[in-house]
Amino acid sequence: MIPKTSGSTQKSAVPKSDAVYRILKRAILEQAFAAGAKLPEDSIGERLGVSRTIVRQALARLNGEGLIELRPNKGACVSHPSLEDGHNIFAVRRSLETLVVDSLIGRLTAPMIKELEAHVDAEDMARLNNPSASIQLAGEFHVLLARLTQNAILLRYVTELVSRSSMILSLYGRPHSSDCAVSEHRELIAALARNDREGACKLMDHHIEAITSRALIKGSSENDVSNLLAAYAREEGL
Amino acid sequence: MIPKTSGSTQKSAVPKSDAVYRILKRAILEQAFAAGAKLPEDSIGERLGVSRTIVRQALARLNGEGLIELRPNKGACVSHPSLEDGHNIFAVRRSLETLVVDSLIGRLTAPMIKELEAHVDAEDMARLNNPSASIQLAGEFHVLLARLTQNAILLRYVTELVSRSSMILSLYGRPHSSDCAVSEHRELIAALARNDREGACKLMDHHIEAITSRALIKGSSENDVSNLLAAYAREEGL
DNA sequence: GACGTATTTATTGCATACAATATTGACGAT
DNA sequence: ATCGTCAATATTGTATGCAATAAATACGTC
Repeated sequence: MIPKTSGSTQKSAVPKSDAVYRILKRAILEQAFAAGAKLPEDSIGERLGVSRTIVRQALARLNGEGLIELRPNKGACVSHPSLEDGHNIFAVRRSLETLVVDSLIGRLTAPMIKELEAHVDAEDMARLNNPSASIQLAGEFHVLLARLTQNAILLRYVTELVSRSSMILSLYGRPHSSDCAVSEHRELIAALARNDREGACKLMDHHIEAITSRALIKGSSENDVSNLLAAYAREEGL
Repeated sequence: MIPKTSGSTQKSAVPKSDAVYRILKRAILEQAFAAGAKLPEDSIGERLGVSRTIVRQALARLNGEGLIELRPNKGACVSHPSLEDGHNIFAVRRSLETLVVDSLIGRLTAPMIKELEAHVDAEDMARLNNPSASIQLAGEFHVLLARLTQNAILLRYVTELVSRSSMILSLYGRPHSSDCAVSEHRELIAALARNDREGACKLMDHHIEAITSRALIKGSSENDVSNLLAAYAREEGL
């Protein structure tokens, strides 16, 4: 009566669209698709061996999370967030991640702290070896913090915001912009560990500010034109 | 060349699933369905004259917004948030709505203030005449504030949180709990109008606190049992 | 040769049909 | 009579087919 814990071809207890969703999400966040790229249902479905129905569901979900845009009768394309979107996203992050820290004060157990430190160690490790994994891990640190709050909706929002932040960074951030985050993460853990609410909140606040300014200093000139056009075009439905 | 602004049978430029989504959302928020009620695709589709495909899309979206729960192979049912969910939701609201107020300081034009005052007048009007519309309007005041920030993602989150708050209130709030909100709304507008950042933030903070405590004082005894069971059941996947 | 229009092609919107899973009810054994 | 098992029913998961809309191409006119 033990449920088959099969090997590779596990009978999925979860809908296929979840798998497609995850694949597409990873592909978008790793910039396998350029911003603005079209995402036709049938080519994706054909490639992944599922029907358009499934792809459609995955696309609808990605649309809900702001990773793609879905215009009626025109199909889906990878989001091309504007600089203004970037500022908005980071403003909300700042607010919510301060709440994360605030919620965590006085509730962090020793194993939780160990988990956080292990994660930052991994970030440190990847910093030199694997730069692309590095930015991924830096984002996941924030998601991990949010998870530790045990606040489901806070976790969902932070996760979504971190994803979208990474799109912003890839569009407007300067290269190597996430390197220096590791030390800030360590300081934050230290403040949390000593239940220093004021300090931890301030650190998080400055940390997000730092990420924001690293990313959005000015309208990194090359993208600015296309982005400006995109903004006008969107208003006209083009 | 004027696009047909037809009467009732307007050629919908928007997908049908949007209409179904809105209908179901309203029905849920107005408590036409009890919390936990099953939402079978067939019967809904049949009733609304659309196929299951459409209903499915609407349900997926509602699931993404936390208004329903969608368990694989088991179908959808109206969410039955726990008291803990309630506290989590209000905690996030408090954080984000403070950001709303903070973003609005120094950016409110005269027409905006007029719009806010008109809204609160409507709240006042409905307070005695139409109690059910009253709670609806009270929520929409917060959505309106969020919209005025021009921060799209902030608006989305606040909208979602207000919806979910209304579910929480209907489950755990005492009757007439939203009556006293109107005066608080007026004070808030006044503080915003005089660009009093400190005062406005504090007012919003206390306002959300007030809503929270009106709603969640304790596990309003009658629902407590069913809710407790629901919490355990959910852990077991039932 | 350039522009506007018609036709063709591609892609999305929707509904239906079939397969897989869960739920319900009936039946028989203890 | 109660429990467990099996069949019947209902509901969800997925794929496919047709209709509607948008995009691309070809054509004719100026």
